[in-house]
Amino acid sequence: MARASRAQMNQNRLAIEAASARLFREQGLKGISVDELMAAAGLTHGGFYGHFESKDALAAIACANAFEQSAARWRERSQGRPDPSAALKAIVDAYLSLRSRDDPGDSCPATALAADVAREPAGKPIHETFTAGIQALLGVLQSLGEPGEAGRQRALVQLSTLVGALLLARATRADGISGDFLEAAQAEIVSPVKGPLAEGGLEWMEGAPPRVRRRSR
Amino acid sequence: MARASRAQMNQNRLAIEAASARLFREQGLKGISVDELMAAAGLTHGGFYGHFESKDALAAIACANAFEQSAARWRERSQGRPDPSAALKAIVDAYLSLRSRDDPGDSCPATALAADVAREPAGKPIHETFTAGIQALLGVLQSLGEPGEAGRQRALVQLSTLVGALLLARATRADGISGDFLEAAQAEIVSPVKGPLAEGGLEWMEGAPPRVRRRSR
DNA sequence: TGTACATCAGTGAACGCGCGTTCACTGATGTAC
DNA sequence: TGTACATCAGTGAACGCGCGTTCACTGATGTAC
Repeated sequence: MARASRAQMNQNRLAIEAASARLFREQGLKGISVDELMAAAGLTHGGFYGHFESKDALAAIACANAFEQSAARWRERSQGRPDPSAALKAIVDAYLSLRSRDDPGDSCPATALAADVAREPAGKPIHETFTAGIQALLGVLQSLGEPGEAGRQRALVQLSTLVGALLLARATRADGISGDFLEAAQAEIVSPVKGPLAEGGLEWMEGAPPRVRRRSR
Repeated sequence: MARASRAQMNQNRLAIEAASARLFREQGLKGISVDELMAAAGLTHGGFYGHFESKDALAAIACANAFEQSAARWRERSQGRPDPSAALKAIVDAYLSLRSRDDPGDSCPATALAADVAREPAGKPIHETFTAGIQALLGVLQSLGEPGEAGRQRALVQLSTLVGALLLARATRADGISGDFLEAAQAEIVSPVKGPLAEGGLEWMEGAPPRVRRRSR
């Protein structure tokens, strides 16, 4: 095989990006090699540097692509729902599903890559794309909640709970408690619970369905 | 240097365990080498296998030690508090502090190791110690909440939120949003919020201080 | 449209390096007498 | 208590292997005429 056509080259680059978006999430930034990424795209390792400046640069691109895909899915899921509450439920149900737990390569990069990104030295290109991706997901959550600072804080907590529950469910997959993390977080985000006698509170937005109150404290 | 005394050998083993408990959390299971771990304990790499069966076996031990230390700290912090609510606040304040965010090597292994553990192949020894550690932390949280299944679910959500917020704060450290994750999660766990007009709900346990309600929905 | 040829995408060997693990060796420790 | 010696904790070289990156080379692609 010698020189590929421009169309083929473009297709190859996209194949490398697609493979890396999946494999970095599955195996971690340090868990997959350039050689394996290229092989997953049907190529040999030597051609890598014709497409990307470095493995770090590809990691940043893969991270951005994964976040774009995730945010787009969130928006898709929330479209056509009767109200923001149903939209939030659709997102959360998918996020905290067994399917999501067991397929990190096709799931949220916030959960899959956060620990790796946290350990990357300052200045690595992935930091910017990761933070931008987080902002994008927060934006979707915020658009489904009340406006203003209160809505922003709620979104920050919701994303924290989503990420923590999915991550802990993955890390305890051999144990029954794994599913408990998913279920508890799902119930909490979809129907936040304050106390057994907190009967209501006004719904801040019309069309929001009644929520079940189930917890005390 | 030739043969060390038994006391010295024991001290060396403890030094390796202490260094690994810190360095695995800081750098990840794949981010630190046997050579580096031994050097951190003041030894050379060759003697490693006189102390441990494999790097994986040490990782499991280090994980267990880190969880024991964390759970003990949670119990210490909660002791001598006027009520469970104040105890929970003490734990959460420390957990979601900037100090905790910036010193993963001395912080919670649930957050520091979850992603690594999730990627370890089934059957690796760290899975058992990780899950046991999670159960221990949940036990402490549960002891500070209402009894029964409701209390267990609350603890699962609290731990998810703690882990998610700390992890996201670390992964976005270069950005201002990092501290926002810590603050939002702290406020939520210490004073869970349901709606603007949910004026109360009975405190399920006497001595719990009034909580500020700040959010609508 | 056909032809000659410069371009360059992809290949595979090679670079220096670090990994987890093994092992022959050293010499102070611990013990049998 | 003193001595002779077997034990074994730690050392450092070495094992085979994989890493990210570089580079001379190949030959189909794309283009100038």
